[in-house]
Amino acid sequence: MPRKPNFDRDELIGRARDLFWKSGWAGTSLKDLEATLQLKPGSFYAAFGSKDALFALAMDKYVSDGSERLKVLAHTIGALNALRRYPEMVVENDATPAKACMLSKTLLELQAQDHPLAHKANRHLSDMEASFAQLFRQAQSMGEIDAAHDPMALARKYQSDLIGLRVSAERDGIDAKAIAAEIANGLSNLIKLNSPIPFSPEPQNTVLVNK
Amino acid sequence: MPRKPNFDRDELIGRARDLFWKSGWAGTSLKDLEATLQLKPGSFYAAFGSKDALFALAMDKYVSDGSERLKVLAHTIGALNALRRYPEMVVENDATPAKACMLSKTLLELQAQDHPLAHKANRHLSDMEASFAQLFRQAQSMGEIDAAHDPMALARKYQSDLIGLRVSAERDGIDAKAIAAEIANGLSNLIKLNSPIPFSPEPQNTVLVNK
DNA sequence: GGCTTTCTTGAGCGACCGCTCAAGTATATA
DNA sequence: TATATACTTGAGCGGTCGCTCAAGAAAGCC
Repeated sequence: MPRKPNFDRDELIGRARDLFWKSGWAGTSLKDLEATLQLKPGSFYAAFGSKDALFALAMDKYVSDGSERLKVLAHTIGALNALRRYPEMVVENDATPAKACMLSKTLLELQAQDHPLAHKANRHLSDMEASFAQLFRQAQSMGEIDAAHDPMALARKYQSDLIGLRVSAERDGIDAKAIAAEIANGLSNLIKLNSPIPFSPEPQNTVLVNK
Repeated sequence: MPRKPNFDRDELIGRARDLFWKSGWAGTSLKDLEATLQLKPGSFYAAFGSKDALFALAMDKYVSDGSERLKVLAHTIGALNALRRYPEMVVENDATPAKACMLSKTLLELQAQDHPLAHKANRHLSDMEASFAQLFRQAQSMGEIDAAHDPMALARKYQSDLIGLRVSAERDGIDAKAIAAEIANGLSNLIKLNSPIPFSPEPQNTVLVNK
């Protein structure tokens, strides 16, 4: 039995993930991939089958690596602290190919074409949301968050905030850390239940309008 | 002096905006545009110069139409109410080509290539942020929002929330209205200044953990 | 070393990309 | 009606796209 491939498949998937993450699906050509992975077309197709197949592998790696990091973080500093730290970490990390989430980017780029990769991104986003919900549940069982909150609703809003943060962080000259801090701060307010304030004029409004 | 063009230029830009908004920059081919605008290549290039030039016009129209709508809304129901209604309106409107913001989509797709259209999207996003800040200032001068808040910071977070909402709204099976309602509800809490709650255990936590 | 089996190589396929331009057509002026 | 001046048309340009495949190179088995 002869020759083994002279590359580390998983490492190549990682490099492909970074390229796809940064440049998107249409923005990454086979030529780009061949250059980054140091593979000629023949080897590329023998190893991965197609551009889309590699993109799918790259997205899977993106999610599994990310989930692992979040899990470790939660185990280290606790569920609520992990949820608070995570947005700041994402924004502060300059080593990532992009600030925005690869799943969001893929969803926005390919959703209109009903592309299978968009559906895959969709499913991954739901999985992430479920992980967040699990962390909120943990935080509740630790008494860090009021049990009256619906963990699914918290997770839904948290993920939406995170997506907004990460898209905003792509912009030039925006203070993404400030947004991340506000998200983290918002979580602190969940310690005691915040009942929605009814929209009705109060005495202080009159005072404020005269300021 | 002979023939005038037999099309309404501004109406064509509107149709192009819808197509670009939905399908993105790379996802929209000249063939698609020719079919939608009912223009042969020659007429297309005579009228608009290039795909990128039309995309730029489309983005301008996207922003000016959107800003106008927000301005009218604020004039009708007041600054704070406009800020609260806007997210819900965006999500509820089924007539739009996409839920996500065209500026966000363009930014995410083209930022990595340093494409001029990405910079343009960036500038437009800053302009929108400034409009939001102006509305927050109005709401403050009306006494609807505590004057101690920084309107720029409010606008930054509001825009980030809005972007997150609109990306989330692209997903299948997500309850975007619930997120929109939470954003609106969050604005109600600005009526009186919310001082950040220090992170320290409180008596009720112990109670909650035993539930 | 001979043989088998796999990996590697790169020329190049058909399709589509954004775009050009010369020829044809319609309209306003004289 | 004759002419000038746009606008309209569509074949097709050079380039890039994702991808194929036949030929060559390298490594494990006898």
